[in-house]
Amino acid sequence: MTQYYSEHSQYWVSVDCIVFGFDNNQLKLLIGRRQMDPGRGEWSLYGGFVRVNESLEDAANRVLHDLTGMRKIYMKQVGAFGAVDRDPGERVISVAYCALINVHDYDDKLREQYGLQWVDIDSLPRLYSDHNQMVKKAVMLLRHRIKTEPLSFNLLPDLFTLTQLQHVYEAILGGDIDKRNFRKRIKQIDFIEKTELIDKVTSKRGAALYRFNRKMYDDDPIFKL
Amino acid sequence: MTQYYSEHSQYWVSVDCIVFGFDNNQLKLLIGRRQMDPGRGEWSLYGGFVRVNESLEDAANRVLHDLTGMRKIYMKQVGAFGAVDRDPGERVISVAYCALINVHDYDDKLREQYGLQWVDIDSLPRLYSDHNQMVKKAVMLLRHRIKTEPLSFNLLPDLFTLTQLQHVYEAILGGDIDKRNFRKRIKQIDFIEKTELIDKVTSKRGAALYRFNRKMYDDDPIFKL
DNA sequence: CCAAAAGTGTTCCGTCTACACCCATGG
DNA sequence: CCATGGGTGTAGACGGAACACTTTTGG
Repeated sequence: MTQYYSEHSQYWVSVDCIVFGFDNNQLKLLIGRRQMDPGRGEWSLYGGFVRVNESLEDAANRVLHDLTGMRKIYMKQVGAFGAVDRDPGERVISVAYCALINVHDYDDKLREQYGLQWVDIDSLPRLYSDHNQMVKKAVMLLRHRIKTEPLSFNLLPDLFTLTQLQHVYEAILGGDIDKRNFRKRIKQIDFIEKTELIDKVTSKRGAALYRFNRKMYDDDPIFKL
Repeated sequence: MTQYYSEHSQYWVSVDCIVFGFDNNQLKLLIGRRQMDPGRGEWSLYGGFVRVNESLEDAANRVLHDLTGMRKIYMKQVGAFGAVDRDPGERVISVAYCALINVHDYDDKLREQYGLQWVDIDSLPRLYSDHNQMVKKAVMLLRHRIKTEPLSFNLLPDLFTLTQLQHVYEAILGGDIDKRNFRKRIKQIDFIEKTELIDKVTSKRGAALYRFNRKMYDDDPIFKL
């Protein structure tokens, strides 16, 4: 076991999941009350320790799957956090992962079972340990990436209206976007396909439903909003 | 010691330093032959294990200081690497850090003492473990950041000519930049100050030396190349 | 019939790009 | 005197930003 590096110290390594959702035209974060010591009862990201046969990504995927029952969630590493006293109990090095899910694909029963809540990103409470820092970094990353990667679709249903899509960008980037300019740009992107379907839920007139064609994007993965 | 998390496994955690330099109009990477098992003799980044009283940043700074004798080196986390079998010897989770230094501030004796070499970024050999991946990610990060942060000055002496500065951008971004357009943009940036000094080394006519005014930048930290 | 959201083009302005010649000097 | 790198301006193309009215229909 300790054939090579035995003179060095070992540490616990955890993953923490920053799960973003979009609802009510707002960017939301999934947090819960911490169920173990130390810090029991504090608001916290959901995380878990890395197991022996798991990579960091595996661990993050496991935690996300446990929480949501969902697979193939969009996920990206935010970074490693390793201040000596970041965890009030022990020395733990944590790797933060950011995930984007569609709130309506997520079983609300499961959410309640874990005691989790969707909280508006602009009114986060103080979180356990350095989790606020992790979230801050994740939001900054998200703001950068959303301009050059087709991330927004992960936060929406398969079929969405252009107004919904615009609201995602407005929520993440902050500030209003001109409707005509936005739609003009979207029209030039051929992997955002208009369908024949019409959404009659959110408007009386009805709005065309669009779809993200991932195959088409993968063929020519260029995106600029 | 194991009051809270004792049922979970612990791992070695290391930092690996991706040290970039600029010389001969080329972006260079500092690598050496690995001096320990496993992998003895393979080309490798320089790294070290995280100690008990060190944060990840502390560890990276220590390793960099040991190598170069320099302090306050520009450094940024690249990410955590945690595939189960990434290290051929044991399970080690490594956090990669990218550093930018001025090659000519770096004592060549110290470099040789550690058996390190500057290698052109476009002709890297195969490196130990997942170090090539780390470098690839670091280069991508660098290419992005150099457009929005004043990083290039870390690779140059305090006083530099505009031609040198342009060569840094060309080396990192790949491809040629129009001299007149480049200089036009630089003139608009007030924290890049022209000095009265003239460099007569690289040209017969002599070129004006410029300086990065960090205070001025910090007052108004906006940068766009 | 009216409130509410969908849908649609044009003009203007600023930014980026392409491009070529003279200058100063050391050897 | 010539080879070498330093230094300078303009015109045209392009892309982003501002901007207001008509349409449809459920209630």
